[in-house]
Amino acid sequence: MASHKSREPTLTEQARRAQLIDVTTRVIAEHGYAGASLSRIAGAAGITKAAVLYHFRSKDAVVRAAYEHALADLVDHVGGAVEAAGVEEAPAAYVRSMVEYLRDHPHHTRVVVEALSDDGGERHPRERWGPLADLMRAARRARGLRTDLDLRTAALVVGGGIDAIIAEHLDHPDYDPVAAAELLVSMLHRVLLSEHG
Amino acid sequence: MASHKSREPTLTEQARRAQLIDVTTRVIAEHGYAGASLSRIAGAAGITKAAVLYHFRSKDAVVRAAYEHALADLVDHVGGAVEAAGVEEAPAAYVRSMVEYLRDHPHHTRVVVEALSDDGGERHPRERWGPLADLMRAARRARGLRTDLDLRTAALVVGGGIDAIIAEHLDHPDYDPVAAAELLVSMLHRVLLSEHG
DNA sequence: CCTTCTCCTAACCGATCGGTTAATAATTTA
DNA sequence: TAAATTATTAACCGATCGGTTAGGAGAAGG
Repeated sequence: MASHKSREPTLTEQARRAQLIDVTTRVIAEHGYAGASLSRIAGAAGITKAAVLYHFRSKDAVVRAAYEHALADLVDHVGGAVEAAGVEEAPAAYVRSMVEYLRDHPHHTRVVVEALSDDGGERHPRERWGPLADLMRAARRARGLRTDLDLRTAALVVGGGIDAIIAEHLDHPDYDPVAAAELLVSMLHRVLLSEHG
Repeated sequence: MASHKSREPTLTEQARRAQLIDVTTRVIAEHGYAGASLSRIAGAAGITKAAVLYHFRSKDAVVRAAYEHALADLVDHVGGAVEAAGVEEAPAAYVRSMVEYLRDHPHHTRVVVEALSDDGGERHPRERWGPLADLMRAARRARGLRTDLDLRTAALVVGGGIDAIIAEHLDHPDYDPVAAAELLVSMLHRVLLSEHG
């Protein structure tokens, strides 16, 4: 058997898994989650279904691996940008870096967003914009402003704006998502600086 | 044959179609577009697949009918609210009425949003928030403000906020979408009144 | 009563789905 | 080189998909 016995993974094993994650990401980007069948993934990789299932124990495992790979990349990028920015500018950095990342990695985009929306159906409904809300709360605190404003909703709205900008960019490639993100950031700052919270 | 020959529809014909549109809406709300199979729809309606296809020429036609029914309802509601409001308040009325409608018709919600996102794949990518952008432009004009602001993006962000609020309400039923809409409206107003456009 | 038309079911169709199995290339390892 | 292990294929499995077909209830109307 393959990596079943907790053996160290072979070279070809690693290569195949990486390749399969890559082609699966592309297939999902092109045909959506629903259109990402096992045979389509196998065909795109130039092997048979059985070979795919030799390296992953189920189709779902392949898709999940592709999703986690893309998500890890995104989290890494956004996380880096947020850390590099000061506390007060962290929310803006979050918005900008996320939009930039998804503009630069159109493949990853669909995997991530469809995984978060379709979600398989029974996943834990993680607070998707919770981290952004936390950054916003910290930024307001650093500015000496009250934090009893409804930041959950504010983060939700900003997050929805990010999604919308990305979606627009996806089917209108000439639409500039970074320029749009700047407008969103300006709206974000107005919320962030408002006194009436 | 059935209503093939442009005959006036029978009573049972009308009733069945209405029932099928209704159960299809519910099935989609419960299982999503992907899970809305012909046999599931038929089963939920208490008849066989063939009977469904007797009243609709394809599964796609049933789904489309359900979608158009829900959309017409929503457009009617939002359109009425927008007309009732003055030009300057129309954008806010748009936001409020849409959130209210989707809160009050949770079934319709998923049909509409999934149809707009999944979209079947080849539909004309209609400007989803174009009408809102128009309302915002008119509101600014009525206030004597410049309209060269990027209202496409502004409407996009507000629209994304609406989606996000609805989505949050869908899997956290105790989250109050109308209160959230008020925060969104206040953000909208700040954009609407800003001079720097 | 007998025909006609509406409405529906049971059975079937080919295609595709995710996944399994047995046999066999290909590559390491002894 | 021979044995063992890794990697892959072709064929098959049962389930489900959307859709078709032949026929039979059941009411409507002559």
